[in-house]
Amino acid sequence: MLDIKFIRENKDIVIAGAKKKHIEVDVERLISLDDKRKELQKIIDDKRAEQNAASQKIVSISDPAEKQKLIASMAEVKQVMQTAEGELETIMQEWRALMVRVPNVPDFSVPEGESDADNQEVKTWGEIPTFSFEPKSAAELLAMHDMVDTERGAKVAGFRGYFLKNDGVRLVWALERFVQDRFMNREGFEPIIVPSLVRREPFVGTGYLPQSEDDLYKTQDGDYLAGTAEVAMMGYFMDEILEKKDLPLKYFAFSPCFRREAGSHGKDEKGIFRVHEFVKYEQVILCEARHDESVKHHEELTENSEKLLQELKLPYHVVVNCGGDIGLGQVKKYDIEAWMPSEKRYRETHSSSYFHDFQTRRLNIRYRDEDGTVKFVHSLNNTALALPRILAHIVENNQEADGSIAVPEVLRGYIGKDVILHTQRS
RNA sequence: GGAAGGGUGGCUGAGAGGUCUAAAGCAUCGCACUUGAAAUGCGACGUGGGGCAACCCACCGUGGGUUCGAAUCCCACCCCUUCCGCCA
Repeated sequence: MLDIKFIRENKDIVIAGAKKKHIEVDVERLISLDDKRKELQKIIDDKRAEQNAASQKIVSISDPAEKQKLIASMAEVKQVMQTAEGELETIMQEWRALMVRVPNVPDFSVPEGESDADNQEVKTWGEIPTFSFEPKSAAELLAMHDMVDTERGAKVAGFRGYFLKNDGVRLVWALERFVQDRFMNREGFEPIIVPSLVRREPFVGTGYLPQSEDDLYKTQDGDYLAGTAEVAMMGYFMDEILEKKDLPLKYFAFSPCFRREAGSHGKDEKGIFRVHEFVKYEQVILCEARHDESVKHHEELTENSEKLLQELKLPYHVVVNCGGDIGLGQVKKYDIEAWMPSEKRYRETHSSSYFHDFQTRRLNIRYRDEDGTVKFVHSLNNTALALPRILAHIVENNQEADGSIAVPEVLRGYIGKDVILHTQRS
């Protein structure tokens, strides 16, 4: 959520920002509602002041007749106030509905565009592998090695269900220990395991609700299953005032993740690339409210993930997402996408965003500055590692002509072998 | 799921229709005393909104209600704690 004052003072910037993100919201309407809001609030404040003054007086009047007279006159004040309050409530309903739909203003460096097709490549790393044979898809390779069973997955868990098996599990567990080792103690990140079953407020606070209800699983108790640890991690500090000396706060957060993938039928139907249920290690940073701090940490978060891909020797590129492909709250977003040989294109492994105070304003997470003023902190997040998705990139990029898969060097110590042989099964 | 007890400022906690503009203590900050620190004394000390300002308004879990007036009474809900039940 943006500050209404900011919206009023920077109307044109806000409108242009919404347009860049391809989000429809009537900012003019919001401002005229806000004018009305201020007007009614003034009336109510004045009447209440009158009432407060009379209240004091009533106590001190000893003559019963005079006292009754004043009390009776206050009944009229009450009437006026109730009418104004009723009007205000009506206006506020629409005001609030509009406020939560006003998007954060994207950074100047965010390119124009409608969809992920318009994202701009800002960096590439690694050499795209060449094969003397037609590379198999991850789905084929994983099935071939009995690393994943999607047929029984569907039987048991429904569409996009899966069982991970054998070397599929070994690789996932190796990757978990690999990423844990990289983040534990080394980069100033505090490890934390967060809930996936989360109440509504943190979803609204992080900007997932109210507009993405369809993307979330909901329980009969009114809770939701989070699609990322970001939701609970940000909720952790809801309604708190932090100390500046404690900033930046950096977290290496783990959680199971659940996504309905509504509207993505037909996409990535095979394999384990797009599933309803997975696990993810997520980086979250809360820092002081300065643009340059946010930018600095955003680059840091992105680099952290790049290093992992470099160690895994997966060729990747970084794209800066265009206006139409970033969410309501984000100022800027990089997607990191690793090469997928069977598709001859890069596919997303990481998503790195910063929000300024968009999330923390909704969540009411603040800190006290040196001069004693209270400010909303800035928030950022990026994937550390999402599993099992990256298995797809690993098996495809490391496949041999006979279907064997070379284990990335950094994982060999964890998994205890150098290669997953096609012939190993009888 | 059953029963009981609770939710008040950064923390502890008083407060039971009007003087609550929320006691007191702790913590924090400033000053004094001190070689320095501790201790002590004095003072400051919540958040948000409106106003050039004096000042005004709101906020005691949330939302309604009663009343001229609600932290206080009524209703609903949310959350927490303890015990029982269930359970990895």
